[in-house]
Amino acid sequence: MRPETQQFMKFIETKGLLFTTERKSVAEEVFSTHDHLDAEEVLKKLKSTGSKASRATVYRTLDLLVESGLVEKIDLGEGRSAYEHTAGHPHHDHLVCTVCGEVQEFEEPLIEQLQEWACEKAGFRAIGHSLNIYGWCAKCKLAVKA
Amino acid sequence: MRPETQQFMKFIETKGLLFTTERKSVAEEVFSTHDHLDAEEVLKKLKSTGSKASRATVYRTLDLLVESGLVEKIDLGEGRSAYEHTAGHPHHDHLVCTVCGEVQEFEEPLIEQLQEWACEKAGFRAIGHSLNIYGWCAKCKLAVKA
DNA sequence: GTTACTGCAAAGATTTTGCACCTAT
DNA sequence: ATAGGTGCAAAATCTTTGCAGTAAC
Repeated sequence: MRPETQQFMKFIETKGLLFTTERKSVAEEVFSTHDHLDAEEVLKKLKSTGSKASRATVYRTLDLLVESGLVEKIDLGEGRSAYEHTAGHPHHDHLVCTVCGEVQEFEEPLIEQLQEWACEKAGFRAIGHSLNIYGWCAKCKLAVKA
Repeated sequence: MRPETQQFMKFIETKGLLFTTERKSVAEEVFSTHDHLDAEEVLKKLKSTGSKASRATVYRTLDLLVESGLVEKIDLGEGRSAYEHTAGHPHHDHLVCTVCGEVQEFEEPLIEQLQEWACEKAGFRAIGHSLNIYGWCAKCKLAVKA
């Protein structure tokens, strides 16, 4: 069991909930990669590894993972959303390729700082944010030129 | 007819399409306010003013308005999206209140600049972006304290 | 033996689409 | 006539939920 899954187990038990086989498999699947997975991808991967967790359980467990703070749900626009684990991952934003769908990350601490100032000016208390830049990734840019 | 609607008419005609009554009413409705409207709100407002434009036509016309560049579609996260007209409106980002749903705008040119740099570094060609900050607006913050 | 969890399928919410009918040139 | 537009209802997507059965303590 991955260390992150252990942390999730602790979270679940502290909440007085049960750490079931299904919850464990969903967690292990999410923690197994740094890719951005959507719920349907998690479900598909689980099926392929023999887990019988249902769609409903996947969605419910992903919510719990987000609640635990170990996983972040990112809104990719156009109704797409994805999950990624946060362990050892500083906050970052996303470059979303509108051609191939690939999601890259980028970091810019100054942007974060400027956002805080903007909130202060507006009397707004931020809880989270989402910054996506849509366009052509380096690979797709080349593909078109060729 | 509002000047923005006239511009839209020009766009439609230049494309060799027809400027129909329905397209006109949708445009007038969108240009009638600076609020952020979602498709369903536009439809409701149209019904209340006696227009018989259908849901399908509203969606199709909103797409055309976006294509014309006179209206921007903004993704508010959680599957919500809204439309706002861009005329005389510099680019801005959004503060989305997760309590009352209100959407405020803010502007921060330096953030735009930093985004451009991030794209350059990644070899990414940006087409658009979306920055939402989620949290409590000033009004809802007070309401809780009270 | 409770209490909580799961799977299933139905229900929601939002947006798109196929098709027959209608409407401007 | 003919191309394009519209309304309707069905379909498509993604996610949530009610409920009966199942499993963990």
